Amino acid sequence: MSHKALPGFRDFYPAEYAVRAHITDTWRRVVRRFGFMEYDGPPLEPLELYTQKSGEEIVGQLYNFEDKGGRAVALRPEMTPTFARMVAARAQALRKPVRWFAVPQLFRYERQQKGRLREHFQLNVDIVGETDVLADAELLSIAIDICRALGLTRADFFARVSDRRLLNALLAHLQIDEAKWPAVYAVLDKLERQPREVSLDKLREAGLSDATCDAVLGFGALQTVDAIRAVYGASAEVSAHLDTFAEYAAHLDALGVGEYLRLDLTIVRGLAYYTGIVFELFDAQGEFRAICGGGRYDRLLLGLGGVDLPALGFGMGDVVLGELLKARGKLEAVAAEGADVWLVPHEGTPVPHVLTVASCLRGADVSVEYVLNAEKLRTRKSGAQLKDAQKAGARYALVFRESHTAELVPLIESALAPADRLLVDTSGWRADAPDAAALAPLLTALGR
RNA sequence: GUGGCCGUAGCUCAAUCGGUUAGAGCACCGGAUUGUGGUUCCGGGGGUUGCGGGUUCAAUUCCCGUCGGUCACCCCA
Repeated sequence: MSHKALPGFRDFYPAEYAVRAHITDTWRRVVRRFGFMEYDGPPLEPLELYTQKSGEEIVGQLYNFEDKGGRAVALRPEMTPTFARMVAARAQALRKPVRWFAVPQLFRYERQQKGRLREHFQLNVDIVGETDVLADAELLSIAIDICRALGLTRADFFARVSDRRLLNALLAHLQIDEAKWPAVYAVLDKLERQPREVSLDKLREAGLSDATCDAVLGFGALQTVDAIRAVYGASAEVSAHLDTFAEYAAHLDALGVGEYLRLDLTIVRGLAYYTGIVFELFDAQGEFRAICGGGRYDRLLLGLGGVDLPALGFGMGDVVLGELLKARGKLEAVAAEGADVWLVPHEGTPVPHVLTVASCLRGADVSVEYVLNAEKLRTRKSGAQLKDAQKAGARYALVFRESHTAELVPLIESALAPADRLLVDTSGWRADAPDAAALAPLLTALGR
């Protein structure tokens, strides 16, 4: 084979597409429960949209090129700049808070590895125009609800949550110079993944005293509001942010997802733009990358769109999530669906009549299939045609007994069998004049 | 971009120390059988061993390059 998909890109055969649809359908279903509305933007954007805030370095990670009109363009690597532009353009007119979501396909030019391809689908959920911590709680509960709707439980995943303002207050309380914060963030972000000595060296390199280094390295062990208060409660600022966090936790409890919450000061989420509560969802066994991540970014819209509105949001990709669902056996029932009904003619059934019946059923929104070869349709034994139907995954077969009388036969377990043998007289059916009354018993049996 | 490991039917794998027409299961196609289907049986198609070069009488096997995969680093929307 000379033509394969490009590195990091996927061909979705029906079996894989069924998994993708299962995930994206669940995203949409759950997010709508929270009253969010779907939007979308162009997959191709001006390169400048991404370089103006992130700098030229980001170009190395983008799929970018010059179009025939000489414009520098890029396939979107993230949705936020597009979202910011759209919100900013109508900021005055939009009813606040804005509660929107999107399911864009995103692209990045990077060497692929586990959980990271060059293309993926990512749910983006954002709220604009609300500073209250209830909005933060609502946002996290959406992400958790999605995982639960996909069959995952507390034994499978949990949320690690931190707060940038709390962290900043802690660093200020430790009298760490603000210029050193980024370096400290970087160390915290990797606290779990790199040896303590390496973290210590990096903190010393940044110019922190030994006592301060110890304090920072101890952040990972502070996993409750009370634990932090016991050590740093003397700082009024720290104390105030802890109160906010406690309120956040109480909201999550009331929303029924409190058990998933774990305070974790090592969650940093990149080094830029987040300004408040930040979170990431992880699988409980620690095998995979973060399932999703997000938080509050109150100043981002000002920078990207020129509009000063508080905002928060998260992104959840299909790749890691899919890997986790597969590993936990949550995709076994997910498969491409066959037709609702497969028509199996009797020896005396005229082929045109089979087609007419198919047309009438399709007119009633029932998917119908049959052997797509007139000669075989007429001559192939009905037993063999039933086998064809079974192999194709059809839910029911409509097997003709005589030329114009057929019986509905369930083929798969989930297809409910009619109470009795359902015999249908199709002699009066006309493709150009559907008879609703004649179809009714059949549709009822099919669950329509 | 840097480094490690790996490339044999659609998939999972086999092929002695380098040795003759590269095999099997699943899947697919055809047929038989099963009183109208999930069973069973018979048969069939499908591989330039990723690609290119080298060593050798002989390369799936050894060497180099390249492409692809994978893992880690980097980065993380």
